[in-house]
Amino acid sequence: MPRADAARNRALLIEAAAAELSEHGLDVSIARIAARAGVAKGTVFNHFAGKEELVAAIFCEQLGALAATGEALLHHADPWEALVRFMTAAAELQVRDRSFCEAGAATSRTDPAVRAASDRLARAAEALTARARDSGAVRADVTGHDVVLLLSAATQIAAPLAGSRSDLWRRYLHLVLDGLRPAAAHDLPVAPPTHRDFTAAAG
Amino acid sequence: MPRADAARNRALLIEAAAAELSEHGLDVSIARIAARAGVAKGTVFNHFAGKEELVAAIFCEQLGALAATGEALLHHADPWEALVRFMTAAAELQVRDRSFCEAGAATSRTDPAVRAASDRLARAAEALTARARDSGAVRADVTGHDVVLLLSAATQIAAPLAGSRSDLWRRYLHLVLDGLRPAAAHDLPVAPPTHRDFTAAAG
DNA sequence: ACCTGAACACCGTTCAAGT
DNA sequence: ACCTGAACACCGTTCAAGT
Repeated sequence: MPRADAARNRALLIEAAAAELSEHGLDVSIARIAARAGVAKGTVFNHFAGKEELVAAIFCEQLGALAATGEALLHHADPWEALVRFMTAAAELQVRDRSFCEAGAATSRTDPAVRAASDRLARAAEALTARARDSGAVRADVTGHDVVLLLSAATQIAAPLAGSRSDLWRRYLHLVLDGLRPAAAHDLPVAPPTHRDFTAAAG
Repeated sequence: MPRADAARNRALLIEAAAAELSEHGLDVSIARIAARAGVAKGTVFNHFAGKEELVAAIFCEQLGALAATGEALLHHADPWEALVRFMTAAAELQVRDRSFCEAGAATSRTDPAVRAASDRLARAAEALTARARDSGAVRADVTGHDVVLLLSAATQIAAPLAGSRSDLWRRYLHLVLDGLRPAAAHDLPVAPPTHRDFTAAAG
């Protein structure tokens, strides 16, 4: 069992890291996080193997929260509206937290905790997508894995103008959503990603 | 007028930087670029104010090449096909060059050379979009500025799986293109970006 | 006028010394 | 068992000394 001060320092570090990462993104320094937590720089490496593992810990929490939002939306009456709210929640999380997008690209998929959280999110996305597809609101050739990848589309498209037009992601979320509707569906040139593709992506 | 060895070193640096950036992305070290060019580290700072300006120089060349592609496609018979080829060319450039996406986000928009190249690209995109819109192939509420922002959408959506599925961006390019068609068009919640938004985005 | 390489301030990470 | 801060190898950048 952990020593009392160690458990406290770990909690302080996670809290400080979450705050600094959301404000300044992935390139915030370890020194800054340690200072905010009130511990020495070296203490960070007593609790986490390196910066990447610390970032992964925060990233997991956010993935879990987003998955929970998706699971709750499965009980929403309108399958299309449920999917829209799920993707909106993901975009709002990314606007709120600068590091979330960056972590999704940078964090290692070999980390078991990240994989577990990703899988849970994928299951929620697949269930929401299946419901919307079966109801005819979403085109037949789109999968839950597609939706997972599309979660960061709107904010990334709008990112270059995020400084001057902070709400622009809403425009591109709706443009992407229109692409998911059956009305304009044309054949897609390559197969959807599989679970295997996600686990095999070394990065 | 520049000294002979200075002009030669500048050319060598740009060539080395372009190669290293396309292979390793923005986080390649100045030391590595200088070594590849066969000059001392300090020489880089005789020709460029810093790493950002060196990256901007490479970025400008690529923006110019893409703009030229767009201008040539204005003479294509089919307006929709011209737009598709323009967006495909942009995606292929991003797959070929790891640094291009990153530079678009990181490079300062205050640099006059970057601004000039961006404006040229924006004009080409606007002309291609107007033609496709007037022909009825593209929905009425989409602008050339939208298309500029959408140029990196497909590759960024597919980025997490680029290692295992290098052609996946084609799927999302077509999904985004389906969103641009009039058939599935629903009202977009916020106004398109303006030229002012692009110049005001401080980064 | 330009090139060079030592020097500086930073970063993430390691580790011997403490408690 | 954990915390600490000095030390290390890196990075981008500066600049005095050369030619």
